[in-house]
Amino acid sequence: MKHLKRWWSAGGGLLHLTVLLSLGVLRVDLDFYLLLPPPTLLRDQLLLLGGPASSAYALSPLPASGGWGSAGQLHPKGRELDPAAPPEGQLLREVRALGVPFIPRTRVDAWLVHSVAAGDADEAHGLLGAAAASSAGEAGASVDGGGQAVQGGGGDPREARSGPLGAGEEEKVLAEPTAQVRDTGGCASEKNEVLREKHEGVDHSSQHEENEERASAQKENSFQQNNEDENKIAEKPDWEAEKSTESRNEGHLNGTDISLSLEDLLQLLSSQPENSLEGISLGDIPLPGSISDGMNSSAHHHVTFSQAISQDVNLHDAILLSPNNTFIREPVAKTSQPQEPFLQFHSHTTNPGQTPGTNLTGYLPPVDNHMRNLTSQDLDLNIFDEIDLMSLLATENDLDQIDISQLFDELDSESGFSLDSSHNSTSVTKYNSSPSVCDEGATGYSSNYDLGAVGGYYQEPSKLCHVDHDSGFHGDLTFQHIFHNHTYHLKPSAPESTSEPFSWPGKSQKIRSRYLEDADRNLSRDERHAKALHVPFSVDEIVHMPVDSFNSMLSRYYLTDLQVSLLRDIRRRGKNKVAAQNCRKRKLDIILNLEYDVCNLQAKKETLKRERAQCNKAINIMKQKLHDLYRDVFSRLRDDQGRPVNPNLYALQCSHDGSILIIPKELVASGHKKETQKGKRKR
DNA sequence: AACTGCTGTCATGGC
DNA sequence: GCGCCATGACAGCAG
Repeated sequence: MKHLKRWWSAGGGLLHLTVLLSLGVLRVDLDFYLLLPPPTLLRDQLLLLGGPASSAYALSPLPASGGWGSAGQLHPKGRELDPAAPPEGQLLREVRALGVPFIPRTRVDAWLVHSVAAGDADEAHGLLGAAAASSAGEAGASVDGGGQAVQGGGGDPREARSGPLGAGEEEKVLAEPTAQVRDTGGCASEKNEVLREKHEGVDHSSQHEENEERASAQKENSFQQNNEDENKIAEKPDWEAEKSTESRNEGHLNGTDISLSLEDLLQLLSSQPENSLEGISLGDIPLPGSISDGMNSSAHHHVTFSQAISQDVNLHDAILLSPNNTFIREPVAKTSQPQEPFLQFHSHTTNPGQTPGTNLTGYLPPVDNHMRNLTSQDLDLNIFDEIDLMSLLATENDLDQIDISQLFDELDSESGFSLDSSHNSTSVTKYNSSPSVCDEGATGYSSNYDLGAVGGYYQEPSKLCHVDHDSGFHGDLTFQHIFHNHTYHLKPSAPESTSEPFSWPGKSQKIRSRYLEDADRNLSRDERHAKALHVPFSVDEIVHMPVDSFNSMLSRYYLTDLQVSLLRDIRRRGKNKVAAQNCRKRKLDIILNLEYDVCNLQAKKETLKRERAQCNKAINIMKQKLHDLYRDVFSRLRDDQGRPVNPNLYALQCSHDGSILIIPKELVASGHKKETQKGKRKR
């Protein structure tokens, strides 16, 4: 329990939002104080607190070197001040004039967490008390012009809250926080006392703010880096900063040695009567905490645990909008989070009839948390969303029903309708026949139309047909089946789904009839005939079964002549059909091959033509060369008198020994005649 | 309406 | 003689 108190005090010291909300004037988010916001957020919050009613609060002067952000200061009304002004310039003066409590909470947060994490709760306690005392004292210095330090800062938070501290003692407090707790945490000013009686919760919060201020001032140096990080966070978007702070808080919680479970805390809170938290914080908790501290501590966890709900995220905006509805912290307004949700959200915290634990939504299960944090608008929206969802689901259900109906239609239609309705329903597993089977005109056991066992799908006879084409036709089994039920359904595994799977409602009936018409239309002539004559075999069976089995079937069945003739015709036509298909296929293949051959031959012909042309060209060239050579030789020849030889009268002739003779053409001609005659004689 | 392609069927012949 | 197969011819259908 002590641990719990310390934890409450330490964690709650960071928070004061509930008190502010109880006033109904300043609407500050719980989460805002719980997190580690950037200095700009603190500044904003300070400005918010600087509203009309803030002057009635206990004052918490700004530290000499407070954790202000160096960015441009904001006017309480949201006006941008001169960025060149010193950080503690005009704004601080205005704040002081308004008596606004300033809480460098980020440092407090960090310090508290650090202290608790290090197991030095006492230190945190003392620092809190010192901070409260110093804050109160400085408040007194600011408003009342000075006062005594609060005695026993860790004892009575209310005293520490309002206890004035001399301005000159502030630095001392900062230097020796633990000692200053006892020294400075003392009496409060009368004004603050009156204010405390008037707004007790606010006083607690103010005290807490003072505590935080002092603590932050105490840990200023040690958390300089931390503050810089916070400044970085302030420069980030809000969601990013919150993310960072959230992670920090989570880390803080993880760093603490708090063994209290959430359930225990909830039980503790719920067990307390109305406003019993004040009793806890004021009486039982030895640490300089307050009611709001405890509540805020819960809110701290609320932030930590419920930020995942995302409702708290945008509450910052609502908070900043709430005081005068004139200040907007975020440069980018989040319109998705109106102001009313904020009010709704905090309304339960101000409800006197509500237990303190009710606002500890962070300890509730996420769903409940979410619901609790939902505003009326959110609830309305959620309700509408739910209604829409329900309607959507209903629509989907309708669609599903339609789809299912259609599916049943298709399945049932695909399964076919037997002329006999006494099928068993185990054939549903055979519904996997594809419509292409019907398109093929083939029918079978698993065919689309189980019309008296007419039709089939011969692609997988071993599966779909009981006829074993290799070993013969199992007519006995077929007969047994037929004779037993007096039907021609021979396939127990066939889609014997003629029995209605369900009643056909209006549209489905039409669909079914239309599908049946299409099915009949897709039947071949033989199939229709077989169906009409109740032939107990499928066309595929009849066609493809071995002739011996077929003859055996004809002999064993008690078939009429018409049926036998039909079976033979079916078989003949079926085989002829297949033969015609093969023939056409072959013919087509032959045609294609012939075309291919023609193409090849044409290509070859073209090649030969080209070669012939080349050869002729070469021959002509050679002839021309020979002619030129001949002319050249004769141009150089001379007779005995030195005259040129006439090429028209003489010709050159090569002898067998390689010598070349000049012979008159007459002799050459006679010689050719003699050779030809010799050749003819030899032949 | 004619044309074309596909398919089923018949007739015929060969094996 | 029967069955199967191949093939030409014809008709119906669809594009």
